[in-house]
Amino acid sequence: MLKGADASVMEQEDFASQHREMTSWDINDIKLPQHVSQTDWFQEWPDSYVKHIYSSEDKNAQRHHSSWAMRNTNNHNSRILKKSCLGVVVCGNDCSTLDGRKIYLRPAICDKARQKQQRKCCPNCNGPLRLLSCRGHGGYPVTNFWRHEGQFIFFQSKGAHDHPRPETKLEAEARRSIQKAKTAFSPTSLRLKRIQEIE
DNA sequence: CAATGCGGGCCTT
DNA sequence: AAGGCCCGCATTG
Ligand SMILES: [Zn+2]
Ligand SMILES: [Zn+2]
Repeated sequence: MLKGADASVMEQEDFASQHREMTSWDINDIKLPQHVSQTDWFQEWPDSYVKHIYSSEDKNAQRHHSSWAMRNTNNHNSRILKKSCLGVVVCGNDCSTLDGRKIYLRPAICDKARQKQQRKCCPNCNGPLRLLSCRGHGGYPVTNFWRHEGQFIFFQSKGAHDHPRPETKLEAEARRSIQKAKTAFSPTSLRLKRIQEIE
């Protein structure tokens, strides 16, 4: 009887300490959990104030990926990588596709590429594009933090995105190649090719 | 070409 | 000191 009760208490304490090990840490702690019983599967859309512990083998974690458009930002701490959200690119006239969906483009991560992007037109209605910035963290963009420690990669996010999800990296890449193919076969482009062949 | 990371430097609180 | 951010440069794919 007593033995059973003790075991139950022990199990609960194990649970509690396990839970503490998994969640009671902050990215800024001097020491992070060393004995993690289980790592998380990569989270593509981390939102709100969440923390994850990934395996150092996880390719997505290694590359500090996110389907949110996150850009590197200088926090003067080489141990902890900080990224902040760029929001989402929307159509300036709020058009919808034929199947009733809104345009939520992925902001280019590179500053220069983003400036170019904002001069382009809506792929659906040809209207102007607008960058909807993220204000999910006290009026500032949501931030993500990454830290490699031993065989783990610790992730922590601060803030809740106050905007729609952008296209994923893959969707954005696909859109670009389609656009590229379109221009390559456009009448003007074909005409230019002819001219170059003659020369 | 663009994604990603680094770090000097500047600004405001 | 801390946080946000701009910018140029390097690496990677
Ligand atoms: Zn549009
Ligand atoms: Zn955001």
